[in-house]
Amino acid sequence: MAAKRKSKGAYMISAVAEMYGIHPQTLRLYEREGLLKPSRTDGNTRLYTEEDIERLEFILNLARDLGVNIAGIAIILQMRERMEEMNRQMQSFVEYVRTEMLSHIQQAAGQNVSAAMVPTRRPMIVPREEAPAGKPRRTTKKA
Amino acid sequence: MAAKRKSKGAYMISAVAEMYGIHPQTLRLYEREGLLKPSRTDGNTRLYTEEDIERLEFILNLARDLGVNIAGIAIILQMRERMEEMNRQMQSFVEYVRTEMLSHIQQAAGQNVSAAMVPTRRPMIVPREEAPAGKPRRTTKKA
DNA sequence: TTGCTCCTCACGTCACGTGAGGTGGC
DNA sequence: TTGCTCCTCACGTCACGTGAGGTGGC
Repeated sequence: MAAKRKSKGAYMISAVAEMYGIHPQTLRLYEREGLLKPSRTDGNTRLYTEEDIERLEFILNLARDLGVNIAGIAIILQMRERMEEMNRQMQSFVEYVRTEMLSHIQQAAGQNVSAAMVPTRRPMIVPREEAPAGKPRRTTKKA
Repeated sequence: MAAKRKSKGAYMISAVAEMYGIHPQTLRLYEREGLLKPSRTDGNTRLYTEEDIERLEFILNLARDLGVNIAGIAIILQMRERMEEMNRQMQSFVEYVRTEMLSHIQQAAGQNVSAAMVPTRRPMIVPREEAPAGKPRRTTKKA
């Protein structure tokens, strides 16, 4: 029996392929095209971490369910990262306002401004992990 | 001579096709696939406004230069709109902080808090209209 | 009439996914 | 040895873009 799983949460290519019903060559293709970057063992065998697999699920959703080609997936992955970065900045700015600004106001006023000052119509954006809906294009025959 | 341009900034299909070196059928294809929604004359002729054309340029950049397929373009257009919406919310929140919060602080303190209160590491995100870089895939032969 | 428009149908090309074939290390 | 891994090359299928062919209105 060959080791399909290496240490905690690192899978070899055939295990990942089997888990998602895809051809190992497809995983190699996605790597060659820059969508995935699994680490390697000393013997040059690919190791897919949980993070790689989460990324793969996102890719497969786009490729199989939504019919997006590789060029599109690459761009969508970049945009996703940019949106996540925007959200982080947003969060940090809101946090800054909540702590720094409010404390200044409270110090200046000397008493309870508190909750009434926090904007009620929350401008926060909660990240949606899933890609937006679209017309399904291609369904891999392999069940 | 047939009217290729109708009133201010509305173009008929052949004019748009010629402007961008694409086949009129391609424009009809993009419409059928939901990427473009030009208005129509009473006689059912498509009319492309400046807004449609700006959108077309974005689409062509993705399709021709970056090799994204139609399914991918549809999703990228949706993500672009979501990012623009996020930016608007960000802007409005920042504006809210600048006006409401600072005035509260100034009122409470009674004097100059002013510019020193505005966060220096700007958390603002400036919208980038262009799609992120990617490997060019397909170049239409037609010069 | 001319030159556009509309539409549908069909074809060539290319990307994507898969398979085969041969290698090497645990 | 077995069963995996690595790699490259090749093929089938399908989406995309284009073209043809026929219609109708300014």
